Order: sequence, then C-alpha cells, then structure tokens
Amino acid sequence: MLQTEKGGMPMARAGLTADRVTLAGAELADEVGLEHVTMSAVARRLGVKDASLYAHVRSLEDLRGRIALLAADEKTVRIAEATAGRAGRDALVAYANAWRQYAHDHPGRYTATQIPIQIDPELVARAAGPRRAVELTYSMLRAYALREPDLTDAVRLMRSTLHGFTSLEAAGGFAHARPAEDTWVRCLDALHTLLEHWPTHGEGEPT
Amino acid sequence: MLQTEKGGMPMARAGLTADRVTLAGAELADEVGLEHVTMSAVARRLGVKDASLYAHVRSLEDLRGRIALLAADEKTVRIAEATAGRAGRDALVAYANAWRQYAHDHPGRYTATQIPIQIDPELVARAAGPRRAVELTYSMLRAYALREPDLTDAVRLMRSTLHGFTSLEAAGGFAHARPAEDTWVRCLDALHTLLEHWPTHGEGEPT
DNA sequence: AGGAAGAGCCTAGGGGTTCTAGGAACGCTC
DNA sequence: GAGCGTTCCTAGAACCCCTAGGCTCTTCCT
Repeated sequence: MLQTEKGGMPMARAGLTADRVTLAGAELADEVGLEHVTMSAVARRLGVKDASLYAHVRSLEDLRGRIALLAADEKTVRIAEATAGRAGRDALVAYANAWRQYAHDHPGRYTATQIPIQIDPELVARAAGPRRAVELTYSMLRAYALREPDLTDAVRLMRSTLHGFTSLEAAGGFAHARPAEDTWVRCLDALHTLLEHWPTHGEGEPT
Repeated sequence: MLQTEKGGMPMARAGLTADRVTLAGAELADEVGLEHVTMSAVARRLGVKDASLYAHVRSLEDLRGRIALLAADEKTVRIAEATAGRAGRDALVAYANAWRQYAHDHPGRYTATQIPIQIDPELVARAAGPRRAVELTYSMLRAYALREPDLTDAVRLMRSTLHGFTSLEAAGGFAHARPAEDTWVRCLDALHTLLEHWPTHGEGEPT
C-alpha cells in the first residue's frame, strides 16, 4: 500500500519526476487525445494536486513539448531497430512501416510531434530524437544513388509523404472505398521507383 | 457610429451570424494561432460578450469545425481557379502551388484543417469544400495515364505529400541550409515524373 | 546522534476560460 | 400598435492554469 488513503492520512510521497510526469501525460494523450491533456488531468492520474506538477514541469506548454520530444525519441528508436541491417527497398519499407505503426500505436504522442515547435532549446539539445531521425533518413537512402542537393530533397520528400499520409489517415481523410492499407503499400512501391529514377536537374521534358 | 459606446448607451445590434462569427474566428486564427482562438477572444474582436456567440455557434469545438470547413472551401476555390484550363505538369504545379500558398497566407485556417475530424455531419453535408477538393485532385491527374485503383492511390499520395510538406514547413521542420523553396520545386518535378512512370501492379524488381 | 538544508507535496487563491439560464431591448409582421 | 421571435445582455457554476507560501520528510554534515 504505497498509495495514499483519502482520509488525511500521512500520505507516502508520490515519487514524481519530470520524466514520470511526461510519461503520464503521454499515456493520457494516447487515451483521450492531446488536446485533453491538462495539468489537472495529469495530476489526477498521478494521484496528486495540479500545483505539485509545477515543481517538475514549467507549464502546460512545456509538458506538451516534453511529450513531443519523448515521442520523437521513441519513434526514432523504433525506426532504427526496424531498419538495422537493411538497405534499399527493404530499408525503405521497414522505415515507413515503423513510422506509420508508431503513429497508430501512439496517436496522442504522434500528434504532439506536429505542434509548431516552441520547446525549451536546452531541452531539445539534450534530446537526440529529432536529430537522429533525420540522420536515419539519410542513411536509409544511402543505397539509392543520390547526391546533394538531391539527397536532401529526397529526404524531405520522404518525410513529407510519410507524415502527410499518417496524418491524413489519423484525421479520417481516407474514409472511402479503397482500404488505406492497400494504398500504403502501393505508395511505398511508388516512392521506391521514384528514388531509383530521381529526376536529376535539367531534365523533365520542356514544354 | 454603429458601434456600441461603453457607457450603457442604447447599443446598436452587432449583426452577428454564424458566418460572421466563423470569419472572425478564422481571422483570429491566422493572426494568433488556432490554439488561441477562444470564445472570449472572438467575442472581444466582435465587440460582444462571449455568451452572445452561443446563439450562433454550438460550442468552441463547433466553431473550430466551422473554421476548418471555411478553410477547406477557400482552399478548394483557389485550387480550382489555379488549375482551370491547365493539364499535366502545368496543372500539377498550379495545384500544388495554390495549396502551399493558401497554407502560407492562412496558417491558422490551414491548421484548422488538420484537426481529427469531429464536425457536425449536417454541416459537412452542406459544405462542398472537402468533396470538391478530392474531385479536383482526380481531374488534375486525368492527363496522366492512370486507371483505378492506381488513380486513387496516386490521388492519396499527392494529397499526403502536399499536406505533409506544408505541414512540416509550417512547423519549422526544414530549418536547415537548403531553402525549402528549392526543395519544393524539385519535389514537384519528382512527383511529375513519378506520375508519368507510375509502377503498375506486379512490377518492381523481385529480390 | 542532532541539526541544517533541501525536496516533495500541500493548501489557498487570483484570473481566465467554457457554457447555461433567464431577462431586456430591438425589429418585423399582422 | 400589439405580438413575437431574434439578438444580445447579466449572472453564475464549473473548470482550468499558475503563483505564493507552508508543512513534512529525507539526506547529509558535523
């Protein structure tokens, strides 16, 4: 019985920490949606008063930022594991599936990822997630014969498409007949062939 | 002097209506960000008490939904105008630029577009925006030799990429050296060639 | 061991928010 | 001009964010 009894009893410490608060917020985000993650709700989930959270987290916005960073880290780890030892098309498919699967498994965390970035820079610097994510994309594309600046453009296209697809899918954008899953594998096909035949500059038939 | 004088004067009607409230919310969203669009703020902008808005709009969430629908309509109109009379690559570029430009011109409205959809269905039915947007994409792709289900997949890929790019760009995802603008035109190139050489089923070299 | 220093969590409270309930003034119709 | 619906208001409950300050438990120093 570590947990506190309601009736004014001596109350054991809850053992809060910035990471535990962030995790509780992330879990809540996946359950009820990021927009319903409030200080009070997180406090309730931790069996604590809302004011207590401010010892560990600067504000609600700060908490949201931490959730976003946590999500970026987790997503990066999953992608790294999925693409380890693969190259070319295999790596592409593994990368993309890991990305989409993370968005499915943790919708709240994933949407935290999309908020216009305004996170404590000192916090960002310590979190390796976002940086590594971009690096992973570059190395995933290594097998294709791309040179700068085409490589950067390809990286950005990849990230745009994957993010756009999972985002639209989560928002219910693909409600119609054809299953989103089928479209997904065909899009990966398409991206693969695109990367193999990336139009180098100066091509593209003139009018 | 239609506007109300503060000191208990007779007060002319403000002439509110659901559309006017929605427009005020949309303008506010573009100026201060969608998350700062509150009932009180919209009421202040209209020179009215917040309780008065509930005669025209069911709730804050309802207002957000209406802003999203307004944005979808406006974006669709812009795209329709831009692509009128064009085909093939011309149409693709015009379509994409109109999309991106709308996101730039109206960031708040555009992010309203992305919220997981939970809008009054009766309202959605009356708004032609989202439906026409998809139809426009289909007809924009007509010049490419695609047949179902490839056509639907291509439409979804297009929408995913455009949405993902503008979304990441707005969130500050392309902060690094290469200008986003350059990547943008190269990505449109890439999409164009991809549509011309869409991998029909059963292709894609086996391992 | 005794005391000081520092965490961890609390209560109290101000100010902002959404939304409901009910009342007064306006404008239209008959 | 009387009636009636619409428009907007005031009042208020409930929730939220966040600050200030106090109490208690842990830890560490001497």
